[in-house]
Amino acid sequence: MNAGSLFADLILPLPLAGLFTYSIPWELQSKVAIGKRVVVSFGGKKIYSGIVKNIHNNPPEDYEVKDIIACLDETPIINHLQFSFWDWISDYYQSNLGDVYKAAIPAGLKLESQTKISYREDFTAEARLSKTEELIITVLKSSKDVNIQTLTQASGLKNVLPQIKKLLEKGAIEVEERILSSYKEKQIKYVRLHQSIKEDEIGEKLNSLNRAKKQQEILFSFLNLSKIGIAEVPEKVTATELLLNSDSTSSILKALVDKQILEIYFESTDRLDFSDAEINPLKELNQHQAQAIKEIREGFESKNTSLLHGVTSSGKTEIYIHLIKEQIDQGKQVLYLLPEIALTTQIITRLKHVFGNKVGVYHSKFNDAERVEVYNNIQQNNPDKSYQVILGVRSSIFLPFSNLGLIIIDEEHENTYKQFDPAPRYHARDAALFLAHLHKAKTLLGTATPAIETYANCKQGKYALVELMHRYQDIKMPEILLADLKEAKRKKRMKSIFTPELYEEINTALEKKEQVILFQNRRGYAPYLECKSCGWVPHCENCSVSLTYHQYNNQLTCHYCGHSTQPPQSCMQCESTNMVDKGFGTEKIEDELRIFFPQARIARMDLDTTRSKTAYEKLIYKFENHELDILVGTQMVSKGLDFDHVSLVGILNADSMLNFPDFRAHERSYQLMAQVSGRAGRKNKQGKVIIQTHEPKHPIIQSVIQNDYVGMYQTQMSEREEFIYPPFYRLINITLKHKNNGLLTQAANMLAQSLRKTFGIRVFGPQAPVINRIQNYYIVNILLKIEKKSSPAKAKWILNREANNLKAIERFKMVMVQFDVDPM
DNA sequence: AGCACGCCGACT
DNA sequence: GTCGGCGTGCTC
Repeated sequence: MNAGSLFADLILPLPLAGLFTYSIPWELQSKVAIGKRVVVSFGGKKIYSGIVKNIHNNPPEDYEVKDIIACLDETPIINHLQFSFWDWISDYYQSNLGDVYKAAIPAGLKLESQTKISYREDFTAEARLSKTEELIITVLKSSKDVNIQTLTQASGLKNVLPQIKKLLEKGAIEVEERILSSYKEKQIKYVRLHQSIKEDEIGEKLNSLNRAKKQQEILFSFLNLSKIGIAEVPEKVTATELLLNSDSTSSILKALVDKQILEIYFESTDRLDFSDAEINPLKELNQHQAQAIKEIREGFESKNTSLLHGVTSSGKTEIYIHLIKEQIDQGKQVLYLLPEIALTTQIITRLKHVFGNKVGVYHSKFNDAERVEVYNNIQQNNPDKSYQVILGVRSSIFLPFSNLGLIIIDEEHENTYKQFDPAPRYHARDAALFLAHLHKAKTLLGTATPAIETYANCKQGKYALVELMHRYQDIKMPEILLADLKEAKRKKRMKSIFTPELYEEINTALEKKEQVILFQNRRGYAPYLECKSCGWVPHCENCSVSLTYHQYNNQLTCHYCGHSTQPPQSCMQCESTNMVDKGFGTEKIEDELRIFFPQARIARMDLDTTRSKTAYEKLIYKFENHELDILVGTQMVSKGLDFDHVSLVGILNADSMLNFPDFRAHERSYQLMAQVSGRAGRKNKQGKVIIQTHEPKHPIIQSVIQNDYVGMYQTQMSEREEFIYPPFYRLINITLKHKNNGLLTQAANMLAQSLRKTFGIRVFGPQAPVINRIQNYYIVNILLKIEKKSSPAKAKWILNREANNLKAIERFKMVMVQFDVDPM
């Protein structure tokens, strides 16, 4: 290292462009290094942990540098591959490095200070304090560890900051910035014999407890559990298992501790389970799977990416497992991406059977401490303890891999891989392809219904294509039948929301003790309420959407901002009390089912019923164990779950998906219907699918019936080409937001005009989206379609220039402009 | 994102 | 006159 002043450029966890330079004080020069976290103060008083991106000796000229306060890490927590990856994400998706940092690192590793306020005992008032000041003092005197938020709450004041400032000047209070490390190692409470007791004294001690039966029992259990005197090395006994085993309480245990017979000690532990799962050999592949794996390997010889296009239930997971095994044997890491947590449950069990504790899981329902532990585990890259396979969702692409050999992206077509809010708006599938490139690893995409873009890449020879068209154990593809809603309604044969066809089939299935899955792409009870006299519909007061009626809590809820209100007793416009619900969601289906099939055991699976960590697993478990007859759900039921006893799948309304105003609506409908149909079918019997629709002749529905992916692909491709959409063109969506709609329109028109100078007819809009106001901000979109072969970097450069020009105009300064590259 | 500063209307 | 609203600008 050079003599003289050293400076470090930091990434701070803030939505700000650029890096921030700090000086490295002499005593930290040996510790601070690229990839480590350092503590700095930023702005007035706030303290953050930044990541050192680079170190240099060019003193900044335009401002005064601050010192780095401390260095947090012994070894870097970000490796050079991650830095390259972050740079790529930031550049490609046009987001700040700070935003990438925020998305990439678990919160427990991002320290942020909190202001602690306390009353000064030695304070004597020179002048009278105002009422609000007195109020604050009272709150401070009555509690300790007060921060701004708790003070605001306790005092009921809107803005406490000016008051704090005044009290600070008067010397009545003091404030302190304290950094909170949210992550703590988990401590486990163990029990052992008190140090003073020798093994041969135990019998004596037991006798001494003759008059304290409960205590004696605990000691007995302890001796049993610890195997003292029997085993060479006694077993560790946790307090929890001891109490459970002896059926007693902690107060009885405490009595023994007080008598100095037992003692309590703590050991920190990983929250993660390293217990040895039973390791089973690989299952042998059937001939179709074996052929597929052979083709995948051949594909990888010449290409870095392969698509495994395998019909539902074709046994793709088993193929993945074989490929993972090969990588682990070579000492490489594997990342196995899934679109959502929901799917991990079934697959984690299968992976653990083969790879035991080499498998790690990472998803958003983990608490923060668990996420920190997974992160650290991979970062340490310890051959005995570190995970070799990570099963994770979107955000696991940011884990500190050092040696990836293979990335598997299961259900590759799923749009949950695209992050929308907050920035960075990355697509995990596309980002993973770059990640693989950085690691010189291979990528395997797997799905029964490839994204049009992905299939097009195969057809162009960029990816290898492997087809697996046989279902596992030769289960037949389900028989798909249509039920014409129009006709049933005209003939008045509908039973509520069920066509006679669907109704009959549900009945038959129930009689045969078979299971049914019903799918509706809409949660809640009814999409909206409507006044029968005047047509008034309740809307969200912050957003421009109608409110969805939820019956379970009798609330009208906005699915955009979460705002909830009581449904109005009468129409707010004409005061009629004749409010009716329109359309139907999963909740209403569940209700109707209970009326028509009172004997059936019914459950609903959607966002509302699976909020807790285990709710989803419990539902799946119940359904698998045949404790349920009918499962009603949203897209959740379409995703990769394999059940053995489902003979019937019903799609209640195919039209709502097909008519969605988006260029991907048809592709998406095909994928949903094909995926949910795939849930039907069992070992010895062909499954049945009933699609209720007003348009039985719709080409997408016809493709679903004929299981004709390629036909659907070709139609879509010609439409995409004609209407200039991906994969022929690259999309960038520009969103402008402002509270004043008029100003917003002016700004958007101006930006669109200036973009047209360069991009001409490739600029579409500005157009207000269907929902043109969210949380009091009006929204407009401008869509840019760029030719695939032109340089995206140059387009983005021009885009930024024009956006900056717009912001340079005084009255448009406050207009928010954000980009979404490859929007979904 | 926070947070400070400064300007303005509307209350004791 | 002060309190609290919000628009604006800055942070190495």
